[in-house]
Amino acid sequence: MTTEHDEDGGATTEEPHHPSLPISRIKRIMKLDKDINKVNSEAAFLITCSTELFLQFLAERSAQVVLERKKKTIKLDHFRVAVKQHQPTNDFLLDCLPNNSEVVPKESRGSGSKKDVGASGSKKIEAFFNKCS
Amino acid sequence: HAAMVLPIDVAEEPVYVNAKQYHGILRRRQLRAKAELENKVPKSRKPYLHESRHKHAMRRARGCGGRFLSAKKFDGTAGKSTEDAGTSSGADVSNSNC
Amino acid sequence: NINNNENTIAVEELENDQLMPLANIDRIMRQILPYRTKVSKEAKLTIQKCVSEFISFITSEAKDNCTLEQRRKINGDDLIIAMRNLGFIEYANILSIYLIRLRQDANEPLPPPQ
DNA sequence: TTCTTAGCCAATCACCGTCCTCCAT
DNA sequence: ATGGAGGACGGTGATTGGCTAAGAA
Repeated sequence: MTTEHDEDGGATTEEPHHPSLPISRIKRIMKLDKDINKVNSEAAFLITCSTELFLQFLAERSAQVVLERKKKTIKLDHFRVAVKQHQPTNDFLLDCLPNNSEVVPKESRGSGSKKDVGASGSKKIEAFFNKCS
Repeated sequence: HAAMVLPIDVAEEPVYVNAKQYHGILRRRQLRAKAELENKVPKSRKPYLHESRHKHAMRRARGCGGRFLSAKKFDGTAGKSTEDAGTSSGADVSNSNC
Repeated sequence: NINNNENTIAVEELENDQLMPLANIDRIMRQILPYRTKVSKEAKLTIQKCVSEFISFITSEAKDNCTLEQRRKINGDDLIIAMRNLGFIEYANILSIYLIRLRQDANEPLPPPQ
């Protein structure tokens, strides 16, 4: 259900390979948070690995969506749909993925879409916050 | 396993999120809000990151398809006038010669 | 406006350090994507930001477990626990394997030739 | 159909990894 | 003692744009 995220049928991920992402920059991103004091080299390595896994996951799911749509180019909307299908990913990316384009010239108003089901364990938040970037 | 509702998300409607992530999401929002107050949030993206690399790309030799070309293959400063016919990177865009 | 140009320029320079290189992201995704599947520029840039958010989000949660155990240094276990707590169980499992292998290799620094 | 755009190529140079010292744990 | 932050250094791959096929519309 929520966490499906297959790795492919065989055995791939086992041996720590050399990361394709720069560890130093990931560490720098971690330390943007001033509450973060020290980071283990293990931790830096593992976060780098998980970031790669995360990217692979996004690619895989986006590929599914773009396939269903019979398109060959992954557009932002395809990516959004892909993210929506995996709750843990969708939740923490809420502020990075506004529902659609930011400015809607149309004066569409209230009667709208309600499609997101309350999953079997969700919390409600109310406030007014800025989105990512 | 409890449903949690985030403060009004980006539009108006309350949004339900995984209870496990609830606090983390709120904390991240706080962090981003603070970063915004400190003017640490980039708002627009530059067309390119580095002036030096931009200049480099602009002065590089290009094939007729606009692709970057191997520098020495197309060295125009040689005394020999007749350029070698066999610049044998077989894949030109569609026309073999430009 | 309160901001002058110097602050704005400083922010733009910082933006580079807060994101992973696009070429790396592109390469990793293309290894997964089917042949001849393309990715739009807009999608790439968005994914790039989402990656940074992922890192910050996980790290923030890892810090919780760190504080809980009265430590100031984030280690591998903190990250794995954070993954579990946030619902990324698959990542946690894989990272556990990595961590084990990592510590095994640490005890065996010199396997090599001869 | 028309129009938008992502991939393609490889040389420089900013940055990553590795080494070192110093100090907090 | 251990091991991570900070800095200096050398090697190297990310950055980069013009043209056009590919594909969105």
